[in-house]
Amino acid sequence: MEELPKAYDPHEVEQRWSRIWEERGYFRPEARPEGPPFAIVLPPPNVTGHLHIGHALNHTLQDVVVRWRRMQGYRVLWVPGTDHAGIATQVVVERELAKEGVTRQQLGREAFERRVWQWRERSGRTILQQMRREGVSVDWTREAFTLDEPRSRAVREAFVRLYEEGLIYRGEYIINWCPRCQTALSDLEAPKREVRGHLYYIAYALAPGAGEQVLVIATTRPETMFGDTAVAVHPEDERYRHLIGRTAIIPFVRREVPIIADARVEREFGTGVVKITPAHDPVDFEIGHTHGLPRLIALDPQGRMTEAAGPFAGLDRFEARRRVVEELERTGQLVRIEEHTHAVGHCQRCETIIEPLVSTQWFLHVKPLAEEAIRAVREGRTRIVPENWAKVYFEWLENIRDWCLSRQLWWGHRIPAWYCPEGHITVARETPAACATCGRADLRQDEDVLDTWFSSALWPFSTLGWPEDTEDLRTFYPTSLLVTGFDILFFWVARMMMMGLKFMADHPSRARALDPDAVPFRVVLIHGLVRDPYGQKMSKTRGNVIDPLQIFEHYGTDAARFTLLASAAPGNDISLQYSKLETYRNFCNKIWNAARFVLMNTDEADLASGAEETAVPLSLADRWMESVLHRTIAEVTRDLEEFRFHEAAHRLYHFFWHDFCDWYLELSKGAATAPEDSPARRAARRRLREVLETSLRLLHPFMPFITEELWQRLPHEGETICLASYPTADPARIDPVAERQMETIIEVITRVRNIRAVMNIDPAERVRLLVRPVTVHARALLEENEDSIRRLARVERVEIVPTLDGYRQVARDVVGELELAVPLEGIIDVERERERLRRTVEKLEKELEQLERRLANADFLERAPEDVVRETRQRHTEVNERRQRLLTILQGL
RNA sequence: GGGCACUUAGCUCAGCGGUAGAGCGUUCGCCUCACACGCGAGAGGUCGGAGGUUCGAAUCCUCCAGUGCCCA
Repeated sequence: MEELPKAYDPHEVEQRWSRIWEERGYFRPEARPEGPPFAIVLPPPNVTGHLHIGHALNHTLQDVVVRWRRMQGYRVLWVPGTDHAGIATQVVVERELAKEGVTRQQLGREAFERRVWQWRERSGRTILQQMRREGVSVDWTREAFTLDEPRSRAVREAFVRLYEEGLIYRGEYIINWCPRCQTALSDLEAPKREVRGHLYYIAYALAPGAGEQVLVIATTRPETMFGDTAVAVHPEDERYRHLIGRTAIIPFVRREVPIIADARVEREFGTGVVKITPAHDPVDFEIGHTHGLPRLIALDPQGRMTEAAGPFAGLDRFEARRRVVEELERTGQLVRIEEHTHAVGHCQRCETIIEPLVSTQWFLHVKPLAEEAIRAVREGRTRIVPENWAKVYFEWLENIRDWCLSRQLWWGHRIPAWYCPEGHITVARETPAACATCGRADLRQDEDVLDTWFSSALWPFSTLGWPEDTEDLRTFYPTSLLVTGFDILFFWVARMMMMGLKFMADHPSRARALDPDAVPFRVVLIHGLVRDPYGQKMSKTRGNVIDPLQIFEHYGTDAARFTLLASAAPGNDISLQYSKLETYRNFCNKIWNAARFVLMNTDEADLASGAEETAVPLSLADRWMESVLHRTIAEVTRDLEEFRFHEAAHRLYHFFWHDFCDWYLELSKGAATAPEDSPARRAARRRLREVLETSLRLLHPFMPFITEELWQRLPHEGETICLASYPTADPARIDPVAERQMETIIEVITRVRNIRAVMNIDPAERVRLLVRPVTVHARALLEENEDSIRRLARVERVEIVPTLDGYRQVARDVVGELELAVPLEGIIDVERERERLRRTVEKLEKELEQLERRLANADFLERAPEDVVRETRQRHTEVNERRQRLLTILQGL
C-alpha cells in the first residue's frame, strides 16, 4: 500500500474529484434511473458578481440532503442556475459605466444590453466556478438562467395567461418610484427604514367664514403641499367637526381645497388635521379615490418640483423642502417644528429615498393566488421548517396588495404587450403582426421589463420544461425540498407557491405525474444568515465581508462545509468563527490520519484473506464499536430526516474523533500491529477497515472530497462513494450491555491516567495496577480486557487481589465493582492523594444530595414515571457505594 | 404601533420537562512507532431578572429588562 502524506492537502484532491464527478455524470438523475425521484431546484444566485458565504451555506445544506438521498438510492435531480436579477445587475453595470464616465442613456439601450450580457457571461462563469469548488452535486446538464430562451417562453406564457384571465392589468396607481434608478418598484423592493426627520406644523388659511381663520396641519413633507387637493380630519373629531365642508388655502399658490372627513385620519397624529396629496402618498391616494379628489402631480420622475409648485418649480425635492420651510417661517405660517422619527421607503438596491408617485404600470391582482398559497401550507401540502416561519408567511399573504410588475429598466423580460396608434393593447406570446383590436400593423412594444421576481416565481417548473409537458415535469414536480434564507420568503417562496399552484394545477403533465399535487415543493427549509465573527451582518459598507473562496482555499472545502453545517442550528443565524474552521480543518486531518494508520496496517495478506479470521470472536471493543457505530448511523439518519444538520455534524465529529480514533483505534492497535501475520491480526485489521469505510460513507454528504479520496484507497464496492449506499442502522448490533461494560473499562483507564497525572508520573513509566473485583462478573470483565488496560493506561501488569486492605503507599480509586490501587512506593504525595480523593467525594456528595432530595419527596415517588424513579434509586445506590468506598480509603490514609 | 427571535462556561454557540453540553481559549504533563492540524489529565456555569404551572423547569406560562429582525 502506498503511504499517505502526513497531513491532508485538500487542493489537489478537490480539483481532481469535482472534475471526475462531473465528467462521469454521477449527479444526473439518469445515474439512478430506478430510484424514487427526489428533486431540488437551486435558488439561482444573482449574476451581480460572485457568491458570498451565505450562498456557501445555502448550497452546502442542499448538497448534504442531495448526496444523502442519492446514496440512499433516490433518483436525485438538483437543478442549478442563475438569476438575471434585473435591477440589481443593472445597478452594478451602471456603476461600472460610471467609472468610465458614461451613463446608460448615453450608451443607448441596445449597447447597454450588450454590456449587461457581457457582464452576465463573466459573472455567470465566476459563479459556476465557485459552485464547483463548493462541491455541489448539481446536474450541470440542466443548468438554467432566468433570462434564457426557455425561461422567456415560460414568462410570456405566464404573463399572457394571467392577462387573459384578468389578473394582470394596466392602470394608473400610486407606486414606489426610485428617482435614481428611474423605475417603479414593488412594495417589497422599497423597504421602510427609520429616518430622523421633522414634523412641521403649518397654518393653512381658511376661506372666509364663521369661526377660525386658520387651520394648523402637521406634515413630514411640506414640499408636497403643492399637490394637496384636500385637507382632512377624522369624522368623529369634535375639535374640527364644524370645519368640515369649509375651504382651506394652500400657501404660496393660494389654491383652494376642501376640508373633508375621513376615518383613516389618525386623530393623535400632529394636530389631527392632515393635508391630502393623492398623487404622492399611498394613504392619500386611497382617501382621494374615495372622495373623488383630483390627483395633482407636484413632483416629476427626477424628484423635482413641477409647475404646480409655482415659485418652487424645478427644485429638487429636498431643496424644495428647505426653501418651503424657510418661506413659511418668513411669512409666519410655520407654527412649530418637532423632531420626528418615521419609516421611509428606500430603494433596496441604491438606498435612495423612494418617491411615491402616481403612474401607469402593469399590476398583478394577487389576492386569489395568495389564498391558494395560504391554503396549501395550512393543509400541510407544503411544510415550512422551522414552522414558526409559516406564521410570517401567512401574515404577509393575508395582507397582500397588488404587485407592481413593470420596471422602467433595460435588463429583463420585455413585457409582451404591444400598442397601436389607436391606443389598443395587444398582449401575446409571440410578436404580433397586427393589433388584435383594429388590425393596424404599426405596433410598438411596451418599453418596460418585468420585475425579476416574476421569472423567479416560475423557477420550480420553468426549469423542468414548463409550459411543455415534459418527462422532467411529470417526474420531478412537485420538487421535494426548497432550501432558502428567510430574507426571500416573500420575494421568492411565497410567489413560487402562488405561481406553482396557479399554473401547475391544470397542467397536462399532472395527469400522468407521479404526484399530481400542484405545490412547487413539499418542504421549505428556512435557514439563517451568515454573520461575521462578531455577530455583525456582513456588508460591503461595513467592510467585513468574508470571501468564501478564500475560506475554502485556506481551510479546505470539506472543513468549510462542515463548519457551516455544524454552526447551522435550524433557523438561527451563524456567526462564522475562525476557530471553528480550524477545528474542522483539524478534523479533516484526523480523518486523513486515521485512514493513514489503517492503510499502513493493511497488506496483501489482509486483502487476500477469507473466512479464517471471521471466525475470530468479536472482542468487547469490537462489539462496543459496532454498537456505537450503528447507534450513530440511526441518529444521524434521523437528524437528516428532520433537517438537524448541526446535530448530525456534532454527532459525526464526536463519533469519529472520540469514539473511533481515541478508543477503538487505540484499542485495536495491539492486535492490528502485531508483528506476525495471524487470523487475529487480520480480523482486527479487517474490522478497522470496515468501520472506517462505513464511517466514510456516513460522512460523505458532509465532507464529499476527503471521503471520496480515502474511500477509493480502501477496499470498496462500486465506482464512487457518491453512488455507494448510505449506511443503514442494524438494531441488532446496538448492544447496551457492551456499551456499559466498555464504559467501565474506559473509566478504569481514565482513573489510572488521572492518578498518573496528579502524581506526576513520567508518561513513559509503567506502573503496577492492583484490582479487587467485587463480583465474579467484574473479575471476568477485567480479565477479558486486561490487555487494553495495560496498553492504554501504561500499566506494567494488572494484579487481581482479594483485598486492598493493608497496602500502603498506593493511590486508590473505585470504578463500579472494581477497586483500584496504583502502588507508588516512595513517590506518593499523601496530601495530593487526599486532595484528589476529596474532590471526587465532594462531587459525588453534591450529586447524592440532589438524588436524596428527590427520593425523599413522596410526590416524586408517587407521580414520576416508574422508570425515572427506578433509575434515580439505582443511581443513588451506585453513587453512594462509590462515595462510601472512597471515604473508607480516605480515612485509611 | 403589531409580530417574531434571542439573553446558557472568558468568547462563539448547541440543548428546550427528568443527573448542565460543544468548539475555541485556559491550567498541568507529554514530539507515546496515524496525526503537535497531535496525545493524556484538569479547572471553569445560582442557564438575563421576578413570579407561576409541575413530583420535577435552562427547558412550559406570565410579567419585566436588554439585544436583534420583520411588518405597519
